[in-house]
Amino acid sequence: MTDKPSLQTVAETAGVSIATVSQVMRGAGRISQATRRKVLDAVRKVAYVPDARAAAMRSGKNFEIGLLIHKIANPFNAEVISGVSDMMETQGYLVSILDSRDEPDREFRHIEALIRNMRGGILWVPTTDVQDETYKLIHTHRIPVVTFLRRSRDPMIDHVAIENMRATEDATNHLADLGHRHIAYVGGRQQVDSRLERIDGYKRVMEQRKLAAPIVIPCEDTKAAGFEIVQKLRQENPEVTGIVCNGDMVALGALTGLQRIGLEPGRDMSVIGFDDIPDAAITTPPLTTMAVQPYELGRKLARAMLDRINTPDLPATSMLIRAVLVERATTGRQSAQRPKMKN
Amino acid sequence: MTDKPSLQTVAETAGVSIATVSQVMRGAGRISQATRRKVLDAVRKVAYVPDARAAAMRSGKNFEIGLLIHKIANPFNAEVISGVSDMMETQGYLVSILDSRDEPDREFRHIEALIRNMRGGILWVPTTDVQDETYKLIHTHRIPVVTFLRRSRDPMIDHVAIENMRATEDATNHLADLGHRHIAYVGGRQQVDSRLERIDGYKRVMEQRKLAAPIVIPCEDTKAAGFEIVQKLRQENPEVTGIVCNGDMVALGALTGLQRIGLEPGRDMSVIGFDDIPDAAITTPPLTTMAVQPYELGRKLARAMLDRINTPDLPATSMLIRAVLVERATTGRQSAQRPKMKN
DNA sequence: TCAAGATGGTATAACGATATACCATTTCCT
DNA sequence: AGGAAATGGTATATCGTTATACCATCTTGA
Repeated sequence: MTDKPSLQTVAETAGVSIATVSQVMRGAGRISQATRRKVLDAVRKVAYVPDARAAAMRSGKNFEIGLLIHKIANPFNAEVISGVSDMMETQGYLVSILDSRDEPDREFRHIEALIRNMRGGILWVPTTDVQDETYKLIHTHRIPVVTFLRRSRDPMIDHVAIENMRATEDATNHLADLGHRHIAYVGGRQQVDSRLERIDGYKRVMEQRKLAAPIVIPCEDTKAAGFEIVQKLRQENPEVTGIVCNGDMVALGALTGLQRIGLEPGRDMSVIGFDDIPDAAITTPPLTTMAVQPYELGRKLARAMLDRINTPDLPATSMLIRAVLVERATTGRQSAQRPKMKN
Repeated sequence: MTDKPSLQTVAETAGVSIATVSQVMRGAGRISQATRRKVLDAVRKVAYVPDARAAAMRSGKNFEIGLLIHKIANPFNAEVISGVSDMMETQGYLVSILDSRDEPDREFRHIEALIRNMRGGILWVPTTDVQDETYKLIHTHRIPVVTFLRRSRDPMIDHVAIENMRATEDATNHLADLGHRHIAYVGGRQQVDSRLERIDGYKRVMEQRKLAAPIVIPCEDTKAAGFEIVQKLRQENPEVTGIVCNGDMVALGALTGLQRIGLEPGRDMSVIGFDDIPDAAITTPPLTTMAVQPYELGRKLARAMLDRINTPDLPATSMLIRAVLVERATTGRQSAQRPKMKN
């Protein structure tokens, strides 16, 4: 019927000024109960919904943030996003999610779009090869940014990360406690720094507890890679009885690989994963893994963004999330006799 | 250092008027090459990025849309989203994705937020129980809406759908052609209408070809659910040799479930999925499924939204997407002897 | 009684763009 | 030569809010 209602419309039907309506909507200023009521009635009558854009423009305050991640379909990531959204929603924020698909130039375009469209902040998982222009954009526009999962090259940017080293220490200790001495580390792409941290944790325990010399084998983060690697490992290092994996996908592949050569995971060979993806609980046998609560990570991430928005001058901080051991069936006591091939 | 650059800033450093800068940015009006150059230099110098918000406010044109879906982590949905984003990006739009998690009141809050924040349109998968208020909101604000995958109660809303019934007819016929007579339908949440349509197709073939009485089992659309359901099904209906699934996730879970109880998918039990998610091709064995090219669906969806935005007075339309049978290894001829447990 | 303070409300200038109208010049055509 | 049209640019109102300043009245208190 009519035009989209604005403060103007409400003011006219309530018989007051625009300023009054604005004050009622915001609960600001001094307005009597009587007029407040009149205004509220008018608001309902014309079905008024404020234009957040105009408000943001004038007030400089902005209740929209963007979240740019490399893969929204990843179940772990989806949980993180849930945590972020829930927390931000309690503060009246709208979170819009974008997917970079790990492509640096899509990432650039998305960040630019978020800046053009005046987001109040950006939650960001950088690709492995961020373009310089992307950093320039962020820097010249002084937009609040918090990275997570992957660290950016810029040390001035807040970061929320998984406590990788501690997690692999716990994982390695768990295997050592079960009597394993020959433990290998498998998986991860070469130069991703989360992997480097994890390897540090593994090596540290191997040294501290005077176990065998570390064996580290990188590979893609897929089941197929885990499947192959574990068979090769078995041939080349038959003394190994425990494997710490860089991620659950590799671990799951390793399980299949072991079964293929007649070894029983948890009895003949202990395998421990990382992430605790939903699949980990329903494989045969179910996977022991280092679980990081992604939902909680998301909430803390949101908190970090809110802090950054509210006090922009704070020095850059880095927040750590603990991973906890979930013991299922793929780790077990090292048996006295050497595991041997079934035939 | 300085404030965020605006048209004002650029105009000053270029020594021209604000209007001129605006025209250069938009490629509108008549501006000489010389001044155009001056302006562009100034733009670069002060690192100017236009405020899309302000532009949208004044011009009434809006290059942001929202996409509200029940589960962003679902790989099929993620592909749809990719298609939408790519197509919209070519037209200069920013797509912000929200997840309703199939909760009607979260859905309401998200739609309200999208309206407050002045999205130019909403792509929407309705929950199974949309609140009346949600419709009222959409209706009074006349915001362009296109639903997909699930149909809304409002017949005036554009819709892009998969040709569900035809797809499950094809799927069921495929199994029947292979000699199966006892075929069950597994998966999907109770009252989702896409599922109802699919069940119609399944039942229709079961009747027409005088096969066994239909068996329909609903469940969540996850691997975990498929994993459990199939084992239960096996116990309660041991005569069943073929399963039509409501989605690939359930089918994949079913595959694992079958293997867990010693059955070989494609030999002892035929399973056919729906969606053709990327994982379907690389499982062991690879999944036979009804492929619906989600990326293409996304592109068509975006097209529909663009049409609606550009010509708002067109009557509501409904677009159908065909699903095609992709035969891989999880369906096979029904063997003479009854499948039996391995022990 | 009357200055000082509450109380309740309005007028108006921003925010950063776009669109319209308009004003000088220059070029063209006959 | 001189009016018409093209060229290149600017001034200004506007979008829907918020924030500031300000203006009436009405209470107080001494």
